[in-house]
Amino acid sequence: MLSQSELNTAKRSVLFRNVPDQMLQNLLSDSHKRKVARGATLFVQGDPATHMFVILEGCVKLIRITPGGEEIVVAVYSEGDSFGEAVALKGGQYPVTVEAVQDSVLLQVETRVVFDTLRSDPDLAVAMLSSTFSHLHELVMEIENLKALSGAQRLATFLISLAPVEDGPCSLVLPYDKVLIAKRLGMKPESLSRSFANLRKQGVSVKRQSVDVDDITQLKEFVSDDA
Amino acid sequence: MLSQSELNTAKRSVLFRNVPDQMLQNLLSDSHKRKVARGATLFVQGDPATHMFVILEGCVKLIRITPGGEEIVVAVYSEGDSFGEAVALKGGQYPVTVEAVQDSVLLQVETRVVFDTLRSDPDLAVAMLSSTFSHLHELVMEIENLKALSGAQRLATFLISLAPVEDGPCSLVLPYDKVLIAKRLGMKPESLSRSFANLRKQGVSVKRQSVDVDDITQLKEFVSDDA
DNA sequence: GAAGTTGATTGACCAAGATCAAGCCCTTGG
DNA sequence: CCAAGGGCTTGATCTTGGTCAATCAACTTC
Repeated sequence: MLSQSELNTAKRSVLFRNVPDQMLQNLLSDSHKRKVARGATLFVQGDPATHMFVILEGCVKLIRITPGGEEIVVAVYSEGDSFGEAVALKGGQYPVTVEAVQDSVLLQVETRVVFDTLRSDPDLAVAMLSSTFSHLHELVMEIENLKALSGAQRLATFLISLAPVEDGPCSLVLPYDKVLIAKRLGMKPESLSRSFANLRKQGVSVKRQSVDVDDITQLKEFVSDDA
Repeated sequence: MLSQSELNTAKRSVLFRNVPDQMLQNLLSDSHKRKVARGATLFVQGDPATHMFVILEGCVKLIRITPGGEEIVVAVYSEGDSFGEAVALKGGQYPVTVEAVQDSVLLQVETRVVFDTLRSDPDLAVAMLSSTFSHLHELVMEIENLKALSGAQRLATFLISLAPVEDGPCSLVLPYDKVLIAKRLGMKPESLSRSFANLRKQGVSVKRQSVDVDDITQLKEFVSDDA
C-alpha cells in the first residue's frame, strides 16, 4: 500500500524515527493512505480527534478561524512532519483546522490503533512525546518571534530556516505562495512585500518564487540586532 | 515528605489526575520537593532536561531571553500545573528559562524515574501526552491571540480567563503584578495601562490588584468584535 | 518623618504595520 | 490576440503600540 519512497519518508519522520521496525510495521499495516487535493480540508477545529497524521508528500496548513471569520495560520507542515499526535491520545477535539496547501498524501493512523500499540509498547510513547515536544518548541519560538521581532526580522528568520547553507551566499525557492507566507509570519501580504523590500539592504533579492541571499550571516546579524 | 494538602494538589493536577493511585505512589516516593524563593531560577534555557515539575504552591514564569537580552514571557503557571513533561522524555535541553514569580514549592521528578515508570505502565504515557497537549493547545491559542487581537482585546481575554463566572458582573484579583501581566500579554507596562483605560468603556474598573467587571458577556463581545 | 525606591499612570512623539486604492505582470481561456 | 483574474507591489493615509519623560502614590529604609 505504501510505496518504497513513502515508507522511507515515514521512517525518517520525527514521529517514527525512533520507533522499532517491528512496531512500525504493526502501526503502518493498520493505517491508511489518504490523498487530498490542494485546498481540501482534512478536518476542522472542533471535530473529534480520531486520527493522527504523517505527511508523506505535499504540504498542509494548520489554521484557526476567528469569531470574525479571519484565518490565522498557526503552522505549516510538509513532508516528514506529523501532527495531531497528542490530541489523538487525549481524545478531545482538534484545536485547529487543517487544509492542504498543495495536492498531498498523508498517512492517517486511527487513535484506537495508537492507543493499543501504546499499551503494548512504551517506546511509541517516548517517540510521540518526543515529536510533540518538537511542536511545543516550535510554537515557543514562534511566540518569541512574534513578541520580539519586527516583520522584516521574522521574514529573515524564515529565509534562514529555508537556506541550505549556514553562511555565505545562497539561492532558495519559496515553498508556497506569498499570501500564505505572510499569514504564517503574522502579517498582511502588503507588509510582506515591504519586508522583502526592506531586506534588499541586507543583500536579499526576490524574483517571483526564487530568492537570492548574498550572505546568510548578514541576515542572522540583522535578526539579532534589536535596535 | 508531602503534606496532605500538597498530595491533594498533586492528585488534582492535570498531569496526575488520571494516573492510578498505585503508580502515583511509586512516582511520588521517588521524587523530591523543592522550594524556590521568589525571583530564583529553576533552570535556564539550554540546560540539560533532567526533571519534570508539578507546582504544589506558588507561581512560575517560563521565559526566553533574546540575543539582545530582552525577556519574553512564554507562559505563567501556578498551583496544579506541570511543565517539562515532554522534554524530560525527549532528553534534550530545556527550551525556556523558568523563574519563580513568588515563593513556590515544586514537585520534581527525575527523567529516569518517569522513563522507568512509563515502561511499566502506559497510563502514565497517556497522562503525559494529555497534559503536553494542553500546553500545545494553550500555545496555539496564544499565537492566535497575538496575531489577531489588539492589546485591549488580549487583556480582556486574560480577564475573562480569570473570571469566576461565565456571564454577568464579577470582581477578581490580579494574580501577579502588572509588569508581568504586560509581558505575558506581549506588551509594555504603559500599553497595559492604556488597555485598562480602554476597557473602562466596557465596564471594567481597576484599583491596584483588584478588578471589577460589570458584565463578562460584554467583554466577550468586545473580544469577538474585529472591527 | 524625610528621602529614596518601586509600581503605575499619563502625555507627547515616533515608528511599524494595517488599510484602502491603484496599478502591474503573468497566466488562462476564449 | 485580447480580456479577465489572481498574485504581487507600491503609494497615501491612519491606527496601534513603543519610547521617552514627567508625575504620583505606596512602601521601605535610615
